[in-house]
Amino acid sequence: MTQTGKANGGSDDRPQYVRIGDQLRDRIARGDYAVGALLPTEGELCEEFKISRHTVREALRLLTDAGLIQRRQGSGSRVLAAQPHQNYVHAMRSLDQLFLYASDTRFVIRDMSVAVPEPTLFPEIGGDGAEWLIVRGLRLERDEDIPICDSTVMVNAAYAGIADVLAEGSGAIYRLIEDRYGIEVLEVVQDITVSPITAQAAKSLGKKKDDAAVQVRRRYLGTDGSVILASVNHHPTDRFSYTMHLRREGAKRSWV
Amino acid sequence: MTQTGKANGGSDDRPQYVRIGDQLRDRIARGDYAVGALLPTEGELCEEFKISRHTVREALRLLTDAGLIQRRQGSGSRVLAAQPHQNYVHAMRSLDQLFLYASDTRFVIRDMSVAVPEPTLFPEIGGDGAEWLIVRGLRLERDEDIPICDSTVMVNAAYAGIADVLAEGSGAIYRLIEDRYGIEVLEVVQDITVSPITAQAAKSLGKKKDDAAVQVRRRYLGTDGSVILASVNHHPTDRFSYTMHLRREGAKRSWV
DNA sequence: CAGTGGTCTAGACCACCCC
DNA sequence: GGGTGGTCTAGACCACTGA
Repeated sequence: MTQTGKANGGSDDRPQYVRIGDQLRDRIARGDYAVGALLPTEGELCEEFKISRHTVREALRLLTDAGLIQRRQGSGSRVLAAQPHQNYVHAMRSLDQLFLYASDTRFVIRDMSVAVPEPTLFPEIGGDGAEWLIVRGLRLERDEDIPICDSTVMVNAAYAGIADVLAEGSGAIYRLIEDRYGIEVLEVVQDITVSPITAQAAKSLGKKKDDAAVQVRRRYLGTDGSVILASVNHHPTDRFSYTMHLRREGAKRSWV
Repeated sequence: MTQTGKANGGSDDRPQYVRIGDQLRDRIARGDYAVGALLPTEGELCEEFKISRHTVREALRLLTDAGLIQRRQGSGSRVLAAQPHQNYVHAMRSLDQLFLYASDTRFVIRDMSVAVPEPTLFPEIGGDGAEWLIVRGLRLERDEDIPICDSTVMVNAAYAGIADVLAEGSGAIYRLIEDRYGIEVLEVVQDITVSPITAQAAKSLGKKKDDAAVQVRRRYLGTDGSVILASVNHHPTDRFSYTMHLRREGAKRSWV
């Protein structure tokens, strides 16, 4: 099955090379081009689809990136797999599950301001001199006083209007923005590293100044690629654990 | 610093778009194009380098793939970072590259035995008294002597036959098992924590006894839910970085 | 609206693989 | 040597962004 929806009744305004790529993908999945065999040459595909070589090559690039074929100068394009072997997928039903500590947390705000973020903290967003709504605080387990992490959240100024409801501090901030502004977070880029703890985080989390902390940074990207919200969280190393399930799509599992 | 060696005395037979890409990468690294700023337009780059637009676009594609810039129709190419992640990175850009990393590394075996695993190391598999093929070693970058992590791999006794090919040590072990036994890894469960470094890992990685390490544990599950292979890796904290992209399906991205 | 990147064409020469 | 994919040019039109 092709990923991209063909559900729109008839018209398909995607670029040609994407459509051609899809067709080739289907043929491979059906076995028209067997695993281990060679695809038609670029020239043959140009003829069949009546398109230029450049467009054929873009289509084949899609398959290459998906790991379905392997191309070699001089010999041709060989089919590596009938299904994208790449289909390991985060078994996350929604972005909510990014928050490992379930929804049972609350956010206590320490301070909130509109300013230009420290570029050292988040080089990807601090660079252009734009102002962001910066919120610093502590995330706690809902009914406990145990801190989960020290948190700095930077909200794109376009959505700074949510400041007034943040104090109530329940749920994920990105969700509040989605609801209020009718936009959608399309992608989240997250990275995990170990860093020296910041003075503030050490104080909040009851740690010593020289302790290490786990730093989790996230950027929430909208459909246009702009950063809606970014966050930097510092977790005490002794209470940090990140678990994820990656599963291959398409196969069935015989257990539960 | 550009990866690719310019050490060959003067002549550089790499394609133009690779050389141009390198130059642009250098400029970004030097700060000529600041993080957050826009790159020159495609047209300007065509003029400067006296090349066609297609070649410029191929060069920019390299930077995009490296995560250095973000391109958006209508607005331009923005610099995201001055350096590609210099640390060892699991970059799960296509939601699978968790596994790809193994192909650029080599595994040096320290010792190998068949025994009952320490239950403290991996409670999920050590409990029932079954024996596993246990392999301890070090994972290195392919052509470097820099260690990535100290690694303990436990192979289900049913697949212990791969022991003889492990010494060659290239690629991911789970893949060797898939090929040899005609089975498939359906799901991987992975968790990341910070733990005190083990004596052995400290020695291998050149760390002090009291240092912390990032512990990454994985279980590779087959279609029947059985554990095919499990691994525990200890990374030095200063060289560990884990990046992942989580994307909502269905929507269209207007950026790269 | 002007300017950007995204797509596409038609052609060319080259490096490489295999016969 | 004949055919493959890899690189590159010169041009065109379109979709999107932002002032």
